[in-house]
Amino acid sequence: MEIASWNINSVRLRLPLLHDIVKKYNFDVICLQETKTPDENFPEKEIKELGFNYVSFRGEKSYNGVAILSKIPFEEEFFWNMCDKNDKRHIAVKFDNGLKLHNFYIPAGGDVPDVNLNEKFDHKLSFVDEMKQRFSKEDNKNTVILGDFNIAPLEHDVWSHKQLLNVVSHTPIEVEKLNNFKNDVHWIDIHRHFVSEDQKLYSWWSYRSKDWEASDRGRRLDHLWVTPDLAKRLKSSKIYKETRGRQRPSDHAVTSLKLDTD
DNA sequence: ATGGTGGAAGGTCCA
Repeated sequence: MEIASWNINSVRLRLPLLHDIVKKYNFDVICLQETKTPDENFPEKEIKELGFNYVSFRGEKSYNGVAILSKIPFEEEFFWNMCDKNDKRHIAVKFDNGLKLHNFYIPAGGDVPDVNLNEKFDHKLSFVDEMKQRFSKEDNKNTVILGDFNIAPLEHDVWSHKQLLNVVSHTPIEVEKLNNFKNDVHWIDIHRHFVSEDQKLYSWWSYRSKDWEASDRGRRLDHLWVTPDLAKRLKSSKIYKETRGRQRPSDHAVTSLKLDTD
């Protein structure tokens, strides 16, 4: 079972690219962030025609929005209203086989890494705190969480650790928050499960460069984590870098994990 | 210190 995560940056604009990618890679499930579309405009029919008969989505006009597209039936769908903002950054499903899947779009956090000067940064930190709080009440078995976390925690999750230490996405304060949450549940970071920490690994490259591939100033903002009981079922993880190089791409590559099914 | 680009909008905000 291959589960993918992709910040699509407008599901309506990139429907043809989504089509191409899911036909090429044949994911069983793909989770989207930044769909940027209210539910009444979500292209549900077109997505079902791609073979994803089970679709769950929450969107809003212009900003945010998350979706889970699945070929595998789920028995339950639900969402958390994170930070009480009603801003469509979380959606979850429980599959018939018991696997739980949570899709998150953590706030980017603005430019200034100071909660007193920048309320977006405050929101980001509160959001991660709330993730920790909410999962402390869950049973934390048979669970995958993934999405655009907007944090690159490790030195080699960014192109220059030194130059990004004060840049939102790699500052010590948000990294510590994320690690607190990660350690609390003993989440397994599946990209680093398969690729050692001394290797550079990115899932996002800015639009604001002449040649994203040549300059290669990337960051690993997208994450797929599993609870420890799933360790024995982990098969592989992928970052499909070529998806960043398509025509009219998202600034995020598609990422995925493969699990042995029972 | 700033701008660079892209998306949803049809202003500007957000990433």
